[in-house]
Amino acid sequence: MNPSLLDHSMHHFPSSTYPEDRAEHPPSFLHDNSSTPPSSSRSSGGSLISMLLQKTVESEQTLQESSAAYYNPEAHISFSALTSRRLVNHHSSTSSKSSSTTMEPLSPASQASTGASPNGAGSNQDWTLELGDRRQAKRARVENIIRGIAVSPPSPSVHCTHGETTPSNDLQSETMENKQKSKRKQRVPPPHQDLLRTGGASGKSTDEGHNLRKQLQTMQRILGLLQARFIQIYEYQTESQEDVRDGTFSTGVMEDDHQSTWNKGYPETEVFMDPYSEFNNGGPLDRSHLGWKNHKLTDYIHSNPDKEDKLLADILKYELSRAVNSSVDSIFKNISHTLFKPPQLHIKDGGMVETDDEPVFLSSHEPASSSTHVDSMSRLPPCSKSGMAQQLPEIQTEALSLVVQKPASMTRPCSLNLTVKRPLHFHQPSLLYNHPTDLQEDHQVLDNLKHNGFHHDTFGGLPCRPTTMGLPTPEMVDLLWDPVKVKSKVTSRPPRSPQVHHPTATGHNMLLDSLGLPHVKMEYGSFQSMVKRTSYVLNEGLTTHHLKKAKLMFFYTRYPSSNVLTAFFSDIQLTRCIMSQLIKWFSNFREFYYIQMEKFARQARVEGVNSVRDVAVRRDSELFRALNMHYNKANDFQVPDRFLEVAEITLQEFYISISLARDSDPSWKKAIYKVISKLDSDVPAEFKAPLTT
DNA sequence: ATACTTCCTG
DNA sequence: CAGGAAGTAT
Repeated sequence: MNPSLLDHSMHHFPSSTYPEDRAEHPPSFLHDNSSTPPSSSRSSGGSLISMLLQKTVESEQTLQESSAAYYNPEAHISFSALTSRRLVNHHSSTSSKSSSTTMEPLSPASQASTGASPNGAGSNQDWTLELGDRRQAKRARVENIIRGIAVSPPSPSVHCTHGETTPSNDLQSETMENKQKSKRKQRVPPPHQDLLRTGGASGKSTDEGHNLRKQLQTMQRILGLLQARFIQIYEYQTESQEDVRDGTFSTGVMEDDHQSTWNKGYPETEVFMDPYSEFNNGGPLDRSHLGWKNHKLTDYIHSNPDKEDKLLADILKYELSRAVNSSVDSIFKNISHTLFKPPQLHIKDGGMVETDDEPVFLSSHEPASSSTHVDSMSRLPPCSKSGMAQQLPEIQTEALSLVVQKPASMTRPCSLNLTVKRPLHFHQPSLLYNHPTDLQEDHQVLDNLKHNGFHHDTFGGLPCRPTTMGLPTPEMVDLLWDPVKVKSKVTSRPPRSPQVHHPTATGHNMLLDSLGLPHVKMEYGSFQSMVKRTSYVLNEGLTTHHLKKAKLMFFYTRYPSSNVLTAFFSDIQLTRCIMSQLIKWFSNFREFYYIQMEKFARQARVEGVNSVRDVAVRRDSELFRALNMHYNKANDFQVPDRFLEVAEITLQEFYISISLARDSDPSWKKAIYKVISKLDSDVPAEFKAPLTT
């Protein structure tokens, strides 16, 4: 041990003993603990298509066998038992950070599925019921189907009010679980949701979405129609046998209607715009209203009573798969043509790849004169921006402090801050499953359709919103199409941008980075306004802008006081929660900072650095690269020299402490923290510029 | 009691 | 990065 090390930091040798007797954790860099995320087992593998078909087949089976499938009490009990078990598992886990895997929701759709065939194989049931019993059973089945439909209203919102339900005893565990899910769901809305919901509303993409939505609504109608026909057939069969005996049954409808109905789409589906309410009453069916015209079918059924189920099943399968196929085709067509067009990259002469519109952050020492003009103008309230803003609605409406912007069209071939971009990183699997190059099974697309709009990072599935009748709800459809809208929105550029005279790059790609979106060529003002509308809100009003700003501020202050935070985040209402959030951010920044310091200090020792004088941090140091990558990912900010000094001091402190084996003391870092906390410097006033108007 | 911090986990 | 547990300081 080199005694000369001591005089550097002897004076802040820790005197306190940490009460907490934690076992010293090995340095985190020694073990790569990066990748053991519990693979969020999403909903039990059922794709939407298979759900649809399964539903169909089950309806079939339901008609054939068990009379109380949807409300089989045994099925409910087993479901409750299952959820109880899950709850126990969940609560027994100590750090109950609400693992989405243990709380995997059983949507009522899947519930119905499991309930419909609790034994898993209803197809081999015997068909040897007596005729009378069978008729009665059929009636009961139909009633149960109706009830099953009645409790699956199309609106998904009503299913989230678990708190108000009065759980029966055998459903208590289920209700408890639902409450938990609901509670967790109220938390932070994921940024993507807002993005997807409100992102881009250009007319073109709206049309695309509209078409697809229409198709899916059609599917919904078909299902309702087919359900209605099931009921019709059974009603007819049971009644006609009596009516025929009385001579009151009249068959008076044209034959070719059957053809037109079943082969040429579904013209009568308008009658069933709400296929559910039609049957919710459970009362006698209004046959004239239903416009039942399939007499050919009816005759066929009458003449071949044993084949009716098979025929109906075939019809159902055909219609459903046809509708699903067309929908899937449309999905692929639209998505592959819009969302996944390769981002526009420029291959530079030197082989460097650069996206357009690199943001440029000026160092605090440089006069950000070119940006002030824009900022001061864009900080004006929209209404005060007089004619120009009105004529150019896509003008930047949100100021980015320190960001100098420039329309994409004005990007010079060689920008000053040339940034070599990494290959595109896709952080949104739910958006990218659909990539045309890895076309997967159709059902995956629809799986994504199911998952897309929901908190896929929190719940990994449909938390409390059942898919009505196994079909996507209109909201889900919207959420799938919205990425397309975003894309078409960002590619549409106003013919002229007012900031053409600012010869620097724009700054939206960094936001795309943070959002994991592919880099698409985008007009700055368009994106800016989109940011506001889609609100990349991270938490409680804090946005990615704020996070970026906080990270840059970290280069100046590691321990910002509340006053500093208040002064520099004056553009948002600094509630207690937001302040805590900001403080938490800096805490996280510090955590990463100190981890890196310890890591590199130990590394220096391992590499044989003998004197603290040899411990230095320069801009070409690995340590600096790591830090810069973390706090200044786009490398568009000139890190102040002072930060290098502080980093060097920190590294030296760690080096000394480790060299003196102080790290055997559980609280050995406290002294270092104390030293570093005194090295804060003032944050430049430029950071006070509000991010938003 | 409250605010702030670190540590740990996901 | 967020959430939570737990410690510390006021």
